[in-house]
Amino acid sequence: MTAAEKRPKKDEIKNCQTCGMKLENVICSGPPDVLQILDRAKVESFYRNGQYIFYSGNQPLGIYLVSKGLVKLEVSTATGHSHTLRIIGPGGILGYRSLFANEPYQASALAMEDVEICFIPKADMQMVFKNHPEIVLKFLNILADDLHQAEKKWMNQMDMGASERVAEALVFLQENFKNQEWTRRDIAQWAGTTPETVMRTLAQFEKDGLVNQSSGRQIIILDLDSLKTKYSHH
Amino acid sequence: MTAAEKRPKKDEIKNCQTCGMKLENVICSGPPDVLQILDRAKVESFYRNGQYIFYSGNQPLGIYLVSKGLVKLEVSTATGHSHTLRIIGPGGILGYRSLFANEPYQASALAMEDVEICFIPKADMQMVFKNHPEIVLKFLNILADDLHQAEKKWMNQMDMGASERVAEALVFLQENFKNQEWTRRDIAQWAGTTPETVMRTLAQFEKDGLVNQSSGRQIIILDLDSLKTKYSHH
DNA sequence: CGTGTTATTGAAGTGTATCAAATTGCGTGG
DNA sequence: CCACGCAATTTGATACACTTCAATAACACG
Repeated sequence: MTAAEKRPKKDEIKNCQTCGMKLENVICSGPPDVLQILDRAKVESFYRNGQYIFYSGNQPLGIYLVSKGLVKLEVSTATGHSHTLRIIGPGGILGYRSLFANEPYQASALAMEDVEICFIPKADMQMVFKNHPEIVLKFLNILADDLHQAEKKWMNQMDMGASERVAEALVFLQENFKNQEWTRRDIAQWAGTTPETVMRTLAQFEKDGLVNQSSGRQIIILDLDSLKTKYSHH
Repeated sequence: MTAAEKRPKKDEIKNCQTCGMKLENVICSGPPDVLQILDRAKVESFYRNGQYIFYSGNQPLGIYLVSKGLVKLEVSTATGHSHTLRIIGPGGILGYRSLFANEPYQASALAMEDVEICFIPKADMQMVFKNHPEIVLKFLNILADDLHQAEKKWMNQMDMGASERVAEALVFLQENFKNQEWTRRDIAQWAGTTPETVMRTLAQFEKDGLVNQSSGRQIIILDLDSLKTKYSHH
């Protein structure tokens, strides 16, 4: 079974009018003339779990619109570890930061499951931006929020112990990406710690009745409020 | 000597055409019609060392253009510690993130020395944005870069020991804000550690001939390259 | 039904925060 | 200009949370 076999037949290829993502993000919910540009310009791609969409150091050639699956933005450090910067799900947009900063990618994009993506070349995006200032403003909004998230994450790093970061990771991942299974390593990379520490922390949480991990790898949150209390100080 | 006495007399008040910051940032180097808006809208303010320009939680009412002095964006954590997110010097812009994200400030802005600032109300900025899409794109650029810095900082936090972060802080602060004196606490807040650890690290650096701190509080970097090597792995 | 990946548990080492106390340097007011 | 007082610096001792390494067990996958 190759990736090609998974591609829809020609008459099934989505266009932006009928695409399920039509209302999911600022690009795909754009006015007709934008969708027209996208329809002509878009390149649909498919990635299997574990494949890379782009690598740190590559030149950005456009932006990616995720329509199915989860994509992890990760950086790998000198010590060989890798950490997760952001996770993008269906409806999410990928690769805009480097494009706007006008520099090579600073992170690699890794498919966490089978992923469907529309690629829009840089030149076409620039045309969209030219015709629609309100879309540019929306990106300003997105970046401002990303920056907030990043700074909050750094601050939490300073302030919280590992167990609190794990609690935050559990809640964040659960609230943003429902019905997903996460490995201890996934959680560790998001929380900025090691799988072992995640493990021991989860055992403690289970003892405290906050979570339940008896059913295989699935982690079931029993007491969301208490978990939140662990890290939301005021 | 009050702050008022330091204000220039009426005929000395800068206008955007003659202001020294005219070429220093995207706003102040804008086309004539932008400067016209700014000249009518701007409110000059003066802050002494230690005073706050705005506090975390406040609603953003516009943006600030720093024309003199250094401003520190800081967050204070539940444990009472505070950490430095960004430092803005002359020519820098302040308060745009929260404005674009359409939310209260997430950090406080603290004058690290006597500071001169132009405030531009939100409505006037919106007019500028409306007339000049290229300025909006420039802000996109700035935010994309800020985000990169923030993510890099988080990554380093994970990956590097305290001494490496101190080395990075020294180089960063020295390269971006020349001829500034920094307290051990300033460095600690930037590097995400404590004044004591900064202290001991500096002592080690001095023993290794990387810096010299014999002249009072001033820290003189002797071997910039070796400092950089400490944290710039490949 | 093997094989590699993930999970789990244990033991050991260490870097760094924390607390405390002495010293220095600096600005302010007399 | 000096002296005072406060803030920043410096050094030491202690504690501990977390990483690291290692080894076994459980699981998923072809």
